[in-house]
Amino acid sequence: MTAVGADTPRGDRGRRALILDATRELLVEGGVQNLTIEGVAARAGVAKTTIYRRWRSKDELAFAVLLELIDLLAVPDVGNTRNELVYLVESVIRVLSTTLMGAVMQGLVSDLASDPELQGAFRAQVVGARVGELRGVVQRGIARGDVRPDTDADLMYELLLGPVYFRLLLSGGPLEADLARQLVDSVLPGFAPSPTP
Amino acid sequence: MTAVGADTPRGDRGRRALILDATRELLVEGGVQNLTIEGVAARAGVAKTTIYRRWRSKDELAFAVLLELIDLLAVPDVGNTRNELVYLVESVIRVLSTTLMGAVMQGLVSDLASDPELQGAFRAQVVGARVGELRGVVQRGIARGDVRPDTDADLMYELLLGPVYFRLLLSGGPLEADLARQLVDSVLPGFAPSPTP
Amino acid sequence: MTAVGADTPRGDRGRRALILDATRELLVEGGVQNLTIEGVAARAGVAKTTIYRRWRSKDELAFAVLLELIDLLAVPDVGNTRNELVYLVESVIRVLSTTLMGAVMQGLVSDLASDPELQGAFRAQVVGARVGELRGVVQRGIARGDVRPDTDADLMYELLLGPVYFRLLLSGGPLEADLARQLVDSVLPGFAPSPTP
Amino acid sequence: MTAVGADTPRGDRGRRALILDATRELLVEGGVQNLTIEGVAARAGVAKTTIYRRWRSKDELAFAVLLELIDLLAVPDVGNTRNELVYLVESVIRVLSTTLMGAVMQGLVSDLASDPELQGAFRAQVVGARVGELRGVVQRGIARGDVRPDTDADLMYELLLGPVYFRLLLSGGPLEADLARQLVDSVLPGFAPSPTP
DNA sequence: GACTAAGCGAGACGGTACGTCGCGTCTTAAA
DNA sequence: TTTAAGACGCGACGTACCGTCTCGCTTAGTC
Repeated sequence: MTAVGADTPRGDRGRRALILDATRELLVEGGVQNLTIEGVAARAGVAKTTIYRRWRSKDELAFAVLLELIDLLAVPDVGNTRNELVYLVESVIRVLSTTLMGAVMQGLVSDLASDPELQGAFRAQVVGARVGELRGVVQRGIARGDVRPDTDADLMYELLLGPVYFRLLLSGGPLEADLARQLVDSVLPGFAPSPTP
Repeated sequence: MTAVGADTPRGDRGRRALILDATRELLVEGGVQNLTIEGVAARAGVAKTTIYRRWRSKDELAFAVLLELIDLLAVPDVGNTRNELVYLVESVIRVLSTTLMGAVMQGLVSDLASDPELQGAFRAQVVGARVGELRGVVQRGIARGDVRPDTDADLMYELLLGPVYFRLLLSGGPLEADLARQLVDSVLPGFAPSPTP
Repeated sequence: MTAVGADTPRGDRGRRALILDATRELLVEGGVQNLTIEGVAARAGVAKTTIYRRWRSKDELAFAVLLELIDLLAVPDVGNTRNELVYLVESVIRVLSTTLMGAVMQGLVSDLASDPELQGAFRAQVVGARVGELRGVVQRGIARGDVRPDTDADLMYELLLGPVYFRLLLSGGPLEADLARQLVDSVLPGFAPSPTP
Repeated sequence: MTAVGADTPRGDRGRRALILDATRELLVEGGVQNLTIEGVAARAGVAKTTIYRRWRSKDELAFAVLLELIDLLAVPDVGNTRNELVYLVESVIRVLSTTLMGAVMQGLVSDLASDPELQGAFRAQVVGARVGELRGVVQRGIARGDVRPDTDADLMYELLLGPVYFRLLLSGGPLEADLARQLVDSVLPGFAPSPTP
């Protein structure tokens, strides 16, 4: 079942990857809902204890898989704030709707609220990266005069992606490409510089 | 299956309420996470089967409690679209942060995605009511000339409340009263009539 | 579902028969093991209470069916004690192996021990009838000089049928026709008159 | 499945004994009828799963207790076939009427018929041992000229013990010591050598 | 012919036990 | 020392029937 001889090339790295691979497979097959430590152990050909030694819960395990999915996109400077924002939101929508990430988020979200540590990690590693990127866009927009100087990037982030997550997690509404444009066009005016005469 | 309204002469309504009360108590004490059918049965002094006869899962049970929490607020016409929107968003924030609803939402959200029936009920009964209310506000706004006539109330709803749910469910950000004002002020300009001269 | 108008020809008799028929069918399908009052009620198109009104347990119900199966055979006087005994034993074997009776006995036997009332009924109505018949055969045998005058018919009954029930209930040994002959031939010498010269 | 003999280093034997002890106690208190896996688990201070891991049903569990009760008596050669047979039958009667075995048999018998595996075990381990013993007695009897050479030990076994089980299971008749003598005296003549002139 | 009371179907109910699942802990033996 | 293997106590699951208990609705039988 396990590839003897090859399953411990670096001993640790190999075993860790083995487990994450099995987790990913099982996530694809049944979602976080049906993910079990026992299942991962069986699939990975690993003892349960080996998993517990590294992750405290199946949530952490799923979160570890999730972290590997985030492609730290850099929004290119195209000289146009609106387009850059659309690009950013589209990227998030794409990842959520075409990779495991959407499904994992759905399964994990209930545990986020009850596990501060997990929530902290989410905020730091998922939200943080994207807000950082957005901050860059905003900065460039301010420089260009497209965006008001006192713009709160965190708030803008929530306005742009709150609706996306709302659809993903709550309403089940469609995560289509055009949504990015709609959101940006509705939100951007709120952060436009006042038309100083 | 049974004639609703007729099969509830007495004793039924009472039993139903008994169970929901117990559920509510246990939700307060431990959240959806720690809610168990056995626990509810014990607390309500009722057999497990009696619960299973009415609700198919603890999610449905928790959702039933949640439904009772929605106060179908009517946003009063104060002659000012901005204030009306703030009022609406504030109401939602208040319910989420001061009643069980926030905690129940956190616990249920992961199951929404995997239970289409539950999600449908959520969309119809929770989102539906609020969007309906918002639609009224928008209509009045259009009449007043505060809001663009082609405004998509659903989108506006997502923009106003997406960020609220984002904080509640994902980032753990504060659900403070002032948030409503910030959101409305950022969103409203996107729906303002073009200043056609 | 029930034949309206026809299901209460005599009101009581009809309903009683209905229930016993359903019981018999279910006994055929699944044995006493899988017999349930709920199943009988459903099959008979009758409320559970109607059954409980007449029989206190599913054992009594099964026993009622069993009683209907006993054909009160009369062993004919063929002028030959051995043949008469073989006939009697063969009859019992036939009933046990070709009708429901065997299966019902297997299912009921464990409850006999714990339900004195049921055991009394069994002893009186099943054993009693057969021992009575045997007593007649023995009497004729004594008259003919084939059987010792002090013969204990009860003991002979146990010797002849104990092995049959042993196979039916315990060892699962075959209940074949020839068994009757073997048993009689082994038992009869023990009750033969002493060859007083 | 696991290597027998190796998976019982310590702690296993102990746990097994713990469960069987609890089972025995509960059998004494309420018979097979009232034996429940949950009850055994509670009494033994053991999880239900631990029981299910070793026995598939409460019948197997009760049977395991029963097996421990069989004292593999060896019938001594007293130079007298009749006395040896009486000794053998008396032993069985004694075990059935003075130990748990009788009650357990009563409770188990209905399940024997519907569980071929259990019945096989019964035939092999309970009947088998006794028939083996009987076979020895018969052999000695043949050597002595007390018993016909073509004697079928299995049939003799059924004749001698069928009536005993008949009383235990069906008629509730008394299992007294004298019964052994009566049975042997009635059965033995049927297996006596023909009085060759 | 109307009225009562019994019997009935339907099925909800509290309850017991079932057999299963997966948890997270722990022990053992091999590497 | 780390591992796989897997037994274990535990808590909850959702189900099956139990025997009891209202409920109206028939349906005789009596006045």
